[in-house]
Amino acid sequence: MSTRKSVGRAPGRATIGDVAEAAGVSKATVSRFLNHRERLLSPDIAARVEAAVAKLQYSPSPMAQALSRGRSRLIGLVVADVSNPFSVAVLRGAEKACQEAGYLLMLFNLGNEGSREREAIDALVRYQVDGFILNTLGRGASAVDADTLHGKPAVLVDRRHPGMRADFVSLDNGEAMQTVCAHLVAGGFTELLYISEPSKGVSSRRERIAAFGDCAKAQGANVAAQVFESHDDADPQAHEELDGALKALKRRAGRGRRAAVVAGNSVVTLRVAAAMTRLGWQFGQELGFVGFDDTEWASLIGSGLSTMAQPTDAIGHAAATCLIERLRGFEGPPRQLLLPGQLLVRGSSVAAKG
Amino acid sequence: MSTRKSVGRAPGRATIGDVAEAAGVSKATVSRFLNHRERLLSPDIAARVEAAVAKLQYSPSPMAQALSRGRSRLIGLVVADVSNPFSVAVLRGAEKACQEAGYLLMLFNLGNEGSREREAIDALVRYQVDGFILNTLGRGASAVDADTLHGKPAVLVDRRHPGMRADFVSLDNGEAMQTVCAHLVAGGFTELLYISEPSKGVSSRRERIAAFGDCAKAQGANVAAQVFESHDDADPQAHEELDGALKALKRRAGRGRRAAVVAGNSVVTLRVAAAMTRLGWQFGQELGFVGFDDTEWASLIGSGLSTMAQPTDAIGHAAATCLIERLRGFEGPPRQLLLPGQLLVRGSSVAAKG
DNA sequence: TTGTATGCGTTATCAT
DNA sequence: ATGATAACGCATACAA
Repeated sequence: MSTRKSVGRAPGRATIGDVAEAAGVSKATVSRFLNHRERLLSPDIAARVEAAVAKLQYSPSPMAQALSRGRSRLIGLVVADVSNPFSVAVLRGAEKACQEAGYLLMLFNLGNEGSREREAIDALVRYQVDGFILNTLGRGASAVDADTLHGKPAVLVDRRHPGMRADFVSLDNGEAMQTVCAHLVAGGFTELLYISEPSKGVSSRRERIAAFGDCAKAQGANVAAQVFESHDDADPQAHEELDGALKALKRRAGRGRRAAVVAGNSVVTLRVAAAMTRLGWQFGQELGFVGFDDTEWASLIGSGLSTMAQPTDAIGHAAATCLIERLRGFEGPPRQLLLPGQLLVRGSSVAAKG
Repeated sequence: MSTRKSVGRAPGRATIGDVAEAAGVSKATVSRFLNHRERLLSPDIAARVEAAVAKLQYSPSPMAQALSRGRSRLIGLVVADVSNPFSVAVLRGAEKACQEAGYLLMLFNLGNEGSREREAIDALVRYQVDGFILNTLGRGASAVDADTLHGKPAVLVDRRHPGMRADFVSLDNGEAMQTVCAHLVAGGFTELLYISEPSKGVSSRRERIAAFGDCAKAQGANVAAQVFESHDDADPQAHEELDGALKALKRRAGRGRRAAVVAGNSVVTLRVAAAMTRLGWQFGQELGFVGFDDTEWASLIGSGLSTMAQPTDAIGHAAATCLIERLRGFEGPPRQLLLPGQLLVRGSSVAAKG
């Protein structure tokens, strides 16, 4: 019968007007039935509306709602690099929490081009996202300041943005590093090398480097700790330098002192593992090893790579939850959620020295 | 001065009305300047509008545009499992192509719950996405039929949906499998075992299994091929069964005949690698190995895992491009893009038999 | 070439 | 308790 009035545009989906017509009431009534269910509804009218909604399979258009209400139930997720397993894992947790709360995720990948950070935010702002989950560099000129966000709440994941008032969710880097170092030292590894990606400006990298230094210091004069910043494979000398650092580390071992490397994340772990292959060395033999970020393949390399597993799902979930709380009206000072990691001991940090 | 008229809602961003006012023209003129730049514009008015746009940093609200036009410049991406590296890799390529074309991605992860496929599509449809990129099971009751899509175009990635008229982008499974088998046979591996995830209904798995059979057959009676379907770790007997299959395979080797396993994707590769560790075997020794999907860690397992690398970036890019062409009005029958894989030979398929 | 008026699907403010 | 009606920000058919 009643073919849709609005012939021009969106085909198919029923509108609130259709429901109103079918129920013999006004659009306002339908809207109220949907939104303010609790008060103001006469039983029979409610029933009629409900029937019409069911019959027409009506569900409101979020776009129109967004336009009218000012909020979209959309969350912008911008990620420095989707290729990074950590980011994906977080993404996964966040997306789940969002789904549960009825939010949808708009994804923007920076592909490690930090310069596009503002571009990403702007695009997302245009789409009226209600808030942001940011896992970006957060450094340099392109770093997002509070007002690029146009007042929308944001939660930072893993990487702080200097001076931005926002919730922050991350691994408890200090505690985690302490666990790692204590484990290594307890295993007789006293010559330690921490290998990180270039730290410039990335808070989590800086924090781990600092924590590494503190831990070593706390262990007393007996342990010697150094830091090496490993570069991209784009850098032609990256391999040489890394191999060199590893060789130097091995030289420090001897007369009862064992040497181990601590990798700052799974990307570094990969590079170190490749270097070990180049050198023909085995983890747990020439050098001990513990790496941040657990991966599915960690147990398959040699006798297994010990890792400090980040609670990635929890981090993602917490981030989304944090943000959604804000969206629901929670006010209050920026919060910090530092989640504990879990040390997974495998062969690389226990095997006897060769 | 002129504080925004619309006090109630969205704070901050300038609207087309503001620009019109600032330029001393009507909203329609501004709209035309923005959309139909080519025709209908008097030089001085255009200049004034342009100035006003620049001054107010105006950029149109995609939500409002979507409401008015019926299209949103949004693309819905639904993925069976973001944890799957293949999916992420595709996602990455797709997101890039979308960004380049000015589209944004709305992400929905199924977390391997195929039952939520419709739910995902529905949510996305509500948000007026212009089209879909689907990398889902595409099987069973929840499988998406053409009209769940409400007429929106879709492109299927890696997995076909039976009976759905849609573009399809995937690895050329037949060719790839042929390459793999030929390589193995050339290396003297004549006892072949193909290990797949449970094939039920997933087209890519079925295709590869079929292709494997065909290849073996084409090689003549000299090569013996079998297929094993490996189950989730959720299945308590999964390990035993897999280990058993591997042992049986090894038994087939001997008197000059070498045995090799072909893994259907990186998930299977992981399982097989774990099994090898359990059995204390080495790839390239007891058994040869080639796995579909290249991973960053493939070169680090033992003497390196040979892999059939999928052109994931290209697949994602092609999928998005395909879809965007449709959105730009391209009509025509469903297309099929079968992209070639690349065999990466490492130790697992060349080392001498132990 | 430009302006006016209307519609897109909702919500919300006012009456009633 | 319910119904007109005006936003929301934009595009467009129609007038001028």
